[in-house]
Amino acid sequence: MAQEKNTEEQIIEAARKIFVKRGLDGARMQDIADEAGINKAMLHYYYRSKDKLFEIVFAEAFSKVVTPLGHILEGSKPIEEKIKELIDHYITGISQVPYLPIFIFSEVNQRPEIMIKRLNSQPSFGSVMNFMKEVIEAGKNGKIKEVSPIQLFLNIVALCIFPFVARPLIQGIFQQDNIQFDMMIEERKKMVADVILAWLKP
Amino acid sequence: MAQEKNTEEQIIEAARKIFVKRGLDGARMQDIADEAGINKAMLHYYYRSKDKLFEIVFAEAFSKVVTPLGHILEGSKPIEEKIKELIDHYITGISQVPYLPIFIFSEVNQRPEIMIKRLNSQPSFGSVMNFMKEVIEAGKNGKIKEVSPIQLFLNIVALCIFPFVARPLIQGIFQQDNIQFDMMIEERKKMVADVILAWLKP
DNA sequence: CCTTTGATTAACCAAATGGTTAAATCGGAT
DNA sequence: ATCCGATTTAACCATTTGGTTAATCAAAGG
Repeated sequence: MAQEKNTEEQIIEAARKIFVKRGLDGARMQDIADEAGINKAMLHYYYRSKDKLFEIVFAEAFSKVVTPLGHILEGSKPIEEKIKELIDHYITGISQVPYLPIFIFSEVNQRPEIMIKRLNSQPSFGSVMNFMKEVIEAGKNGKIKEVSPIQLFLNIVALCIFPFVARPLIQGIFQQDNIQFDMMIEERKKMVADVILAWLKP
Repeated sequence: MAQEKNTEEQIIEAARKIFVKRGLDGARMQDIADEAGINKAMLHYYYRSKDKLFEIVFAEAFSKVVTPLGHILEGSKPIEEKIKELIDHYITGISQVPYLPIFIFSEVNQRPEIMIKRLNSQPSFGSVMNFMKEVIEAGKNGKIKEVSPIQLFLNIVALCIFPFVARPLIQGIFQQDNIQFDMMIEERKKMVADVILAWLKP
């Protein structure tokens, strides 16, 4: 199945695939071993326990989904530009790993504790706070409507991520195949910015 | 724990609590029995198997979250009114069962098949299709901007539901306690309508 | 060629888990 | 009081599952 790479990485790849698909509780160590094409004992030889292995996979996934939000462009571009770029980049980024958001939300929901330390060790949120100050200031200056920066942030993330979280339902309700779904996502890169900016018009 | 009601309902309540919290894979029949204050064999006596029990709990949850979307107000009110009411009613409704959305999405994601027959036997989506025609017509008449009705629908649902799906993360990032979170949700009833209607302004 | 050392495997183990069963208990009808 | 069906329980069972162990393999170094 997997080719002749070093075993550690083979295992992580297999674990990622199985954990993301089935969740911590649903994943079987045997399935991970099969996916990696190795003996089950190797998993413990390299990573001690199921929990340790999951921890690594989850940390990586969390980082991929949450960290980009902490990287809101600094610089001095006008706030509308920043929002446009954030939305475009974020949707593009999530499109590369479309199954991670629901995986994250689901696991965090069942075990909120696994996220707490990770948030503390996530220094990149300084720039989010910075972005929020900008929002407030731009509101006072009349450049945009005065809105709660948290609600603005939430709205952006909701519009970007939700389609991936609800993907099977959406495709079921609207009878979309994967190509149609991807086209719809592509359309959203511009549309979500339209929605947000129309709302922010002073 | 649970009082002297009839056993069937006691079991369903307990099963609901455990399944929604831990998911199908994470839930233990023994935990459900303990929660209901009865012997584990009773679960099988009344509901045969874990899967059968889960099926009932899931169907009910699915109905609570998805069906209201099919009940988009008919009548002849202007489309803006309908949108406002849908948003207000839907956020209010989900607030009563805030843990159901992530439960639904998570389980549907792991087992898409459990949703398919349920969608077919969900006739109430006729009114959604009707609503979509209205959107198109209102667009052509210049009453609102011309937008994809699917994207409109998605945006509304995303803005209403996402906060509940991402709740632990949101509270972690923004250091919100439950009261602040609830206040934020309350604020959104009006705000989400503002966002959507600003976007739809012709 | 032999030894050493890390990598790999088959076999095994104990605990957990969904499910079953046979006996006991309860409650109403006769 | 007794019978009878429905309900409830304790004990049990087979399978699954995460994890361990002792033996084997293979490559490097001497």
